[in-house]
Amino acid sequence: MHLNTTSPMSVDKKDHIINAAMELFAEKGFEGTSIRDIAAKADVNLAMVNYYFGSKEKLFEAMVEQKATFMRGQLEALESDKELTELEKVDRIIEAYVDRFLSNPGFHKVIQQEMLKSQREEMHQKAINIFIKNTQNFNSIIEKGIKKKVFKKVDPPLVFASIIGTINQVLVSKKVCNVFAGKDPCYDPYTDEHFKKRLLTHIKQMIHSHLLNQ
Amino acid sequence: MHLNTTSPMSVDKKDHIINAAMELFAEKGFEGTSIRDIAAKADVNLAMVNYYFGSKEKLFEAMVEQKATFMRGQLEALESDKELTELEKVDRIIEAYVDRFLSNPGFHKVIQQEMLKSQREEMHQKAINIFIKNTQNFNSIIEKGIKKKVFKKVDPPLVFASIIGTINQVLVSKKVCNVFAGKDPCYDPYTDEHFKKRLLTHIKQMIHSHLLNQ
Amino acid sequence: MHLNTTSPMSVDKKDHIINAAMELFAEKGFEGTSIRDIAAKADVNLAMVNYYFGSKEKLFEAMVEQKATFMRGQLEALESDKELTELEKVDRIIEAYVDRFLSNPGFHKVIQQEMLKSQREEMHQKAINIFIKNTQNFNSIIEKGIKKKVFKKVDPPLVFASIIGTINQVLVSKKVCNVFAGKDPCYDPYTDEHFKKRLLTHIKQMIHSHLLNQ
Amino acid sequence: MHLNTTSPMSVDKKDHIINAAMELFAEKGFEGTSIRDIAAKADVNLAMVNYYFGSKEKLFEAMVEQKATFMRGQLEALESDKELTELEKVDRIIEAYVDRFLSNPGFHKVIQQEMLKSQREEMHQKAINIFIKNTQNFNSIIEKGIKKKVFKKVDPPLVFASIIGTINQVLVSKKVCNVFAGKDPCYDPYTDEHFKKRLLTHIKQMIHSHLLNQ
DNA sequence: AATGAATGAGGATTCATTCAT
DNA sequence: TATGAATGAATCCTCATTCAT
Repeated sequence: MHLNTTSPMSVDKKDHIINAAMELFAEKGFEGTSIRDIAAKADVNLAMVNYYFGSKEKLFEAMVEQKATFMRGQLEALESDKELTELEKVDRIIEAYVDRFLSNPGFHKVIQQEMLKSQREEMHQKAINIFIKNTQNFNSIIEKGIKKKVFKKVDPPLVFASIIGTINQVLVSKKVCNVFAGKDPCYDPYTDEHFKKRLLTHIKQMIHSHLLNQ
Repeated sequence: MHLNTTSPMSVDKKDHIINAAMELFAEKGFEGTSIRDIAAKADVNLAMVNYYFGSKEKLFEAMVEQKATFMRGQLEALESDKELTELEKVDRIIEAYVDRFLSNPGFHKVIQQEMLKSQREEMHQKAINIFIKNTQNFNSIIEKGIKKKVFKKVDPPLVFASIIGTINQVLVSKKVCNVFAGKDPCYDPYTDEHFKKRLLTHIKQMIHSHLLNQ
Repeated sequence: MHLNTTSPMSVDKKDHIINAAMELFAEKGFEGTSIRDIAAKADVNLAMVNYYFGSKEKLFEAMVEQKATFMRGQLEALESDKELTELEKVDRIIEAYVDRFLSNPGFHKVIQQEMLKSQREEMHQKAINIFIKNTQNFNSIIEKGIKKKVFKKVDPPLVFASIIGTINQVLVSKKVCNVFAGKDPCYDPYTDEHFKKRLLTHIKQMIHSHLLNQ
Repeated sequence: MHLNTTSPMSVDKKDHIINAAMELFAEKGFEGTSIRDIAAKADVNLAMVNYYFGSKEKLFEAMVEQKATFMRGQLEALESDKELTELEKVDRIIEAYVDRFLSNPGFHKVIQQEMLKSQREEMHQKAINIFIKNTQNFNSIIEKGIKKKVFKKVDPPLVFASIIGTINQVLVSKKVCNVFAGKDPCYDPYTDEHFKKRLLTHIKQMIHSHLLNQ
């Protein structure tokens, strides 16, 4: 009843709670975060969380729903684009992922954590399905390139795993990044354009050498 | 006092508990796993866990300690090996990581989860430090190769992130792997030599193209 | 202030809420029923219940008040009736109770439950008082009959207990009744005239044999 | 695991908790009683209740189990007894029920309350089944008497309802009983042998007049 | 060395109620 | 008059841990 109402007032507060939750989930994991923590961080009454979302699990799902909406559709559009070469499409994909992951490091850490577990089977499956679909889109681009002899005979799903895996590995720890970027440990590399550029360059160069003949 | 006693009997039991704990941590995360779960899975008395390890957190650390011991030293040995070329060293490293990660998927999932969080600061820091050290070892090999003009001017820490990230990405979900390996969802790809070969080939080819001129 | 306003609109809604509440109280008990349940069943806003009745407890009292009003006064009138013999009066009483209890099984289940408890002392006392008064009315009729040597020397309050107790026992469970009436378990025996007749006949015969000499 | 262990120590405490729970359930109903109340009354730690019984509902079931065990089997034995006449059997049954109900008024109040509701379907059904079985035992005795022309053609299940209903009605409220026994309101009539005798006499006389020709 | 019993703290959730509009 | 939003208190239950034996 009240759960789906999006009355003008509650929207802000819902978002507010979702953002607080996301940060805590990223930091402490789903079960490591208590509703008390969330309520405290969002500075709302403890009961509000259940009032708005029904349960901690539903709050999690609402968060995924909200954050995931941002990034839907872009990849599908790319695949069928006639203007771009396969290599250009791969570059666009890399750019899109780097951009998204670095812009929402908290969210992607949460998702990564949940994918590593096998609890919350429904969520897990949902995330897996999105991932599989994305991989398939990527695969078909790569296979087209291979058929056209523009690309070498590579292993498409593993190429995709390398792209996503590299970005995820970077997300694992600010601190590691900072060591190699020569910054102090509290610095946030994800919002640093220079760091983003560096990551993009690395992935593109690596994938290009891997895909292209000669 | 009793924590460090390693009477012949208790060693087996401790290992037994550690293994049960590791599986559950991998599956459900650290806070998602209760001592009750662990005691039940290991089929020991609930109080045994605290009796042997002192606390849940210390059990976690004991697990890390035990599992990490397996893989220490190998990389250090490699770096100073005079017999091998830089490329051979890189290959050995890739082989070592693929082997370890696929042999102990549970453990690496746990570690990955913990590195994504920033709770348990001590553990986190310890894991980060190991990772930094490994990266530095790798870096110095790559840099030597660059200096010798055997390797292109790449971004060493990110190359390392790509290797580890690719393997981690594969660990994320059996299910995703099985979709692309054409296996049924319950199949365990990590123990499949054919799958391991495929992963190795992909990483080596990708890293070779990236590192080598022409 | 607003509690006693009986504006034309609200009367229907109040009744509506009371009826919903009564059904739920009968089914799940007073504390087993939440205001949310009631509001949902009556299809009114959650806050309406407190708005109209002030509290859950006052709603309960309003329900008792409303339902009890139906059956007041009848017994008092009987006692002083000069036209009827004592036996006829007893029969009228039996008829009245059977009729009321079977017509309002929900209400009487609620009352019975509340009398069994000793919470809500005020309500409890009120119900007890009504019961005592009814018993006294009945007693004085029986005692008159005994004095006139029409009735045997029985134990009046226990005779009353047997009448009410028999009917209450029948209310306890539709299912038990249906087993012995040969009906299927979902059948509602309370609205079945045949069943009512059977119950009436049993009580009258039993009480007659008990009261009458020979 | 620990739930069914009946180690020497815990038995007393379990019984202690069960007794505390029974009194409170009788007084305030199942949902009206909190685990806090029970723990406080039994003077044990709050968590003990769940430790021993697993849940509030299971505690309830354990209570029923324990208390119901006392009175099993007696009625079955009666039915097949060749030494007794049907009337004697009926008398034994009446005596047995009066004795049990007055000895365990709390328990029978709880059961009565639960039978009036239709929550906790499993419990409800279990109670109903016991009741049906008892009624059937009683029926077959009455029917034998009718066949032998010792009893009039009565309605057996309703005769049983009158016996049980009368006793239950007496249980409803000490206070009502005391008004008619001329005692003060705090007096406990259930343990008063004189009161018990009076109740027994009433029921027997009433049932005898009802069953016997002439 | 090993464990059943016990516990205090905290978990998520639901409650009746109130309040601003 | 009527209601969506909000809340503090209380619910049951599970947790990691400790202790007596």
